[in-house]
Amino acid sequence: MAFSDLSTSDVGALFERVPKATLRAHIVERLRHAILAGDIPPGAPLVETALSERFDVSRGPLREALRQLIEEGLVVTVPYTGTHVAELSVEDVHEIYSLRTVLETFAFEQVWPRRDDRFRAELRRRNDVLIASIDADDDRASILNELDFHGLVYEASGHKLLQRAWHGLRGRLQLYWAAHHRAHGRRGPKRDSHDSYIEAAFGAEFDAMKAEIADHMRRGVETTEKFLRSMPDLSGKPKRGVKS
Amino acid sequence: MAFSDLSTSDVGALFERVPKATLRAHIVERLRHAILAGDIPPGAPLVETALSERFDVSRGPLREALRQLIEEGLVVTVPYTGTHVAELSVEDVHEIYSLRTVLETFAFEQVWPRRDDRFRAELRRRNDVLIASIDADDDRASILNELDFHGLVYEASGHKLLQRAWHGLRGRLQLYWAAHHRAHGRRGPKRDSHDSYIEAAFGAEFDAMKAEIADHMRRGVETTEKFLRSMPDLSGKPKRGVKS
DNA sequence: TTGTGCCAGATTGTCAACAATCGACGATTC
DNA sequence: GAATCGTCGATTGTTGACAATCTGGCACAA
Repeated sequence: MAFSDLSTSDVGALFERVPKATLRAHIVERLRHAILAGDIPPGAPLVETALSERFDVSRGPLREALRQLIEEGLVVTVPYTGTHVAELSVEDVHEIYSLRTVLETFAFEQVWPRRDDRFRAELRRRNDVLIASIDADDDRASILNELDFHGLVYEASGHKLLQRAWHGLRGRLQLYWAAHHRAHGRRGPKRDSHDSYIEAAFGAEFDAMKAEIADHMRRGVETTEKFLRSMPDLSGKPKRGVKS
Repeated sequence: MAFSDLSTSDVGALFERVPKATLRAHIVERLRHAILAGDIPPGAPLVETALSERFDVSRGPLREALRQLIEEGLVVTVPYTGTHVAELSVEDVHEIYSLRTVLETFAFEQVWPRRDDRFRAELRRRNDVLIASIDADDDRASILNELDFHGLVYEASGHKLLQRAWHGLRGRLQLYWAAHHRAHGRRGPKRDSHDSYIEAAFGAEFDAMKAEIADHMRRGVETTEKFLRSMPDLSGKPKRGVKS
């Protein structure tokens, strides 16, 4: 990028096919980030005119971006009435974690027979990165790093459909954690929360890994459930008449 | 619906909130049906102007409908270049079936402890419906009935996220079967293909059910693989310059 | 007071015109 | 003859204006 103006033709194109970004794609990213970072809380209205002004685009691309986020489950809409950021119920969280248990186990099942040392090393590395962000008290980074840690298994599985499914779950998880973070100030994953997880990954018994995944999810859903019950309304209602 | 014109106010609205359908929603349905029925084969170009004329809408709603189908995995697009119906590779089919094995097992795991007699009866009923359409030599109905049969487990699980995941898999499966049907004339699911499946569902051992699901999928991926290899190009290329 | 109907504002849905980009074809040059 | 460059048609991306619909509140009557 830094040397793209050295010549008329795009030098970068020599190395990789990179289609010019569309406004829509840009909006999807920015809007998704705004939602997942908690800038626009669950339940908050997403008025098209307001957003198109905020992002300085017309409503066309914006609406298409919204469609995409709707399909990702981050946004819900009612025809002719309104659009708002999705809210998470206790049942939703249960569903996320139960499905995640199944998918993550399956992902490990794909990786396991390969006894991939590079994978394990990277797992350790990402945990170190996570710990570093915890030590630095950077909650937002901690959330992303936690997700990246678990995301590795899905990447390593090489299973595109599985990765897609993880993407859907990941977004919803992030949605919840952002709310948690906003409410508590600190999300508070323990420094050692992945110790046994990694230990199992380096072990020889797949059943142990399987049990560890289930246990990790159980812990996750526990904290989550407690938090959600203590905070019946974490949404940004009312749905209408707010200028964002 | 039959009595909606008996009075000025919509009588149906008394019982259920039913927002007026939008053009976009209509297009999504029609386009999805056209693709899944094989009217527009995998790889065929989806030119916006042609489609907007065919469905008699402007490009706005049409594009939004396309976004949705893209997110469902039925359509792929390259910015400024073109859009076409997704194609299925052998790897894709493997991924579909492997993930489906996991999800369907999980779905059964949810239903199993309830020992739900209504569920089992319905399972039998849907199999009868499937057999009827096979006997009637109605291939298109057979495909839908086969999917409906398996869909019951996901519905019965009551797991919304799981149902969503099944929806994604279902579309891709249908995409393949439509191609299969178009190429072979007959898809040919056996009349008795679900006998052991149902037997296991009525049995007491969950492990037997689990094994049966895996076996069912193994048979599916086998047929599928053989077919795809025998037919390296089932797409409707070229991607550009065709009026559909 | 309670219920009912209507009205106005807000919001999303739809459209048609215009701009940006891409891919292929052919002219041109060495 | 091969490679390169420019041009042109096709296609998608973007915009602003207009239409359809919903929600909430207010006037009015029982």
